Amino acid sequence: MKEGPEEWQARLETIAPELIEELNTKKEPDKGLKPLDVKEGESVVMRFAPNPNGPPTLGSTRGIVVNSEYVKRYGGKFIIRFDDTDPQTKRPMLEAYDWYLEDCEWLDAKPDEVVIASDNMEVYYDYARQLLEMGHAYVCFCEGGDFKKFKDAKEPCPHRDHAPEVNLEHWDKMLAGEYEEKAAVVRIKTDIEHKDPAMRDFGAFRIVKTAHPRPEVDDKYVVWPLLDFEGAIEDHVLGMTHIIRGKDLMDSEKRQGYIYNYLGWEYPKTTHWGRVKMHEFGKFSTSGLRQSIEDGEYSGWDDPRLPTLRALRRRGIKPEAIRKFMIDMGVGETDVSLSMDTLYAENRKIIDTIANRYFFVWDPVELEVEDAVCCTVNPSLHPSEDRGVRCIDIGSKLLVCKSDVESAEVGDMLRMKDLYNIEITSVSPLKCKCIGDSMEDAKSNKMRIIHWVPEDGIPVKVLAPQGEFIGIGEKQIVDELDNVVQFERFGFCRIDSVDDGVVAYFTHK
RNA sequence: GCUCCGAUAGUGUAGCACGGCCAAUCAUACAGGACUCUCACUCCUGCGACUGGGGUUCGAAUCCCCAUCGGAGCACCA
Repeated sequence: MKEGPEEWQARLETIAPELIEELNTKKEPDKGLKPLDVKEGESVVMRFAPNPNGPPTLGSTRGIVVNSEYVKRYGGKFIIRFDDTDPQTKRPMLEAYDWYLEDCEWLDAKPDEVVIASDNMEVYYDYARQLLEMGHAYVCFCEGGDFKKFKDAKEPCPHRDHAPEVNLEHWDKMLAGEYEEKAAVVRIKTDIEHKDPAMRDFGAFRIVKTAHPRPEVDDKYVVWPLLDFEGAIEDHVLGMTHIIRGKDLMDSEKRQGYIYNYLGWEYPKTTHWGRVKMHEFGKFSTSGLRQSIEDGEYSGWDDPRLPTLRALRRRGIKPEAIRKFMIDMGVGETDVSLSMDTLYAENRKIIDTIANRYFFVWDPVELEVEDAVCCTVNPSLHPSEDRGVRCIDIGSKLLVCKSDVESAEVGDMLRMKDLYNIEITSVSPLKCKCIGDSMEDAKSNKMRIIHWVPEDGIPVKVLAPQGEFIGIGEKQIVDELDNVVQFERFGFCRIDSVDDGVVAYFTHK
């Protein structure tokens, strides 16, 4: 005989009435970051580990924000560690070390500790020696392709069974620079028959004879650790409790697990997130960007078209907006592809109340006002916040946006915002007459409200991701250097310089 | 080729560990409307999703299997 929910409920009432209430309580949905698996009283240690081979971008930001946010919530230590152990292929950029630190601070994620992997080479060498002594690692002389064949066939390569003493001898020769690049590599023994080929005897050190860009390191070392080794050692030495990183490094945990087992260490708790892509920015690689900048395609790493933090900062995006954006996204393993609009919406909420309003006329055209009276108007700096007024002197000519008047006909009436109403008297040349300043008239005649600027305004250039806008703005804009303002009917901008005319970076609509 | 992940509205996201509270959350986008001397802000309203197929069960977004699609690893990159 089949039972339905009603029977169940009835039966529950007789067996355990105290559970009925629980059955009907609504669960509250969580927002943002999930709680971390933290032991009672444990303080967390987390890190963000970039390779400083370019400036931080929106992609790197997830690592900065999420890790630092967890540390803020649980108390503990946030470490930035520069994984700069590749002087060749992903060669670090000297300036980028500082850029990361600057941007972290800007994002309110100042690290408690800064670690540079290339400072700790001796530590890696020590553990390498230990593993070689224990017989858990070996120096392999196979050519890349040959090793792959062995590996794919689940067969050990001829060097795998060398005695520790032999391996140590080879290791010392490696360190002494006696082998050429690619001639020898240190591998960690895992399980050569592991069903996942990615797990079989992975590389830990290789020879690179290119000098490191950091002057304090330079050509001091020719044997460099690979990420899985360097990261494994550092994470333990630094006492990491939790690791959150991209899912491209998912296999790292399994590989590094061998090292941790051999050394008797406990692996930190790990979480992964998927790839983040922004709709507006296609695929971009740090090296590709670098090339484009050198070619002059972009003005620099803070070109408004780029997704670097420096560019977003210059455009007036607030760090709080970026933090919220990243935190609300959570840490799913799905690859996400999201739109800048979401970030802009977050930012707009913050800047709308703080940005003063000004007129900026793009594609300006002259509009002569017949019988104009010279006067001064004082529009508010902000529509709802009480922050005082602007001061604009008017003569007989105004400048307005071409798009606002190009289809105008004689007899059309327009409201000049905060000024007066006009009626077009001539189209070519464009002339009008003032027909009073009554707002009621403007409303009853359903006049379009447009903005304007006096003819002696200041030249303004707006640099936006979609291109440049040239026009004229109110003189008073020069008081707003470094502030985010709103050019009415145009969008928000950060005033970048006021030296020779105004240069503004477009924030968003 | 082998291996490992993942899949909820246009875009993100909550719910999945422990199956009924889900006629599925929130945000953003979009559409309509209100307000407004900005195309901004604010406020209402609407829109819109459990990848597909089997199975288990009284009951499946949730558990199991298969398929499809997407991502990743098997580097002397990080």
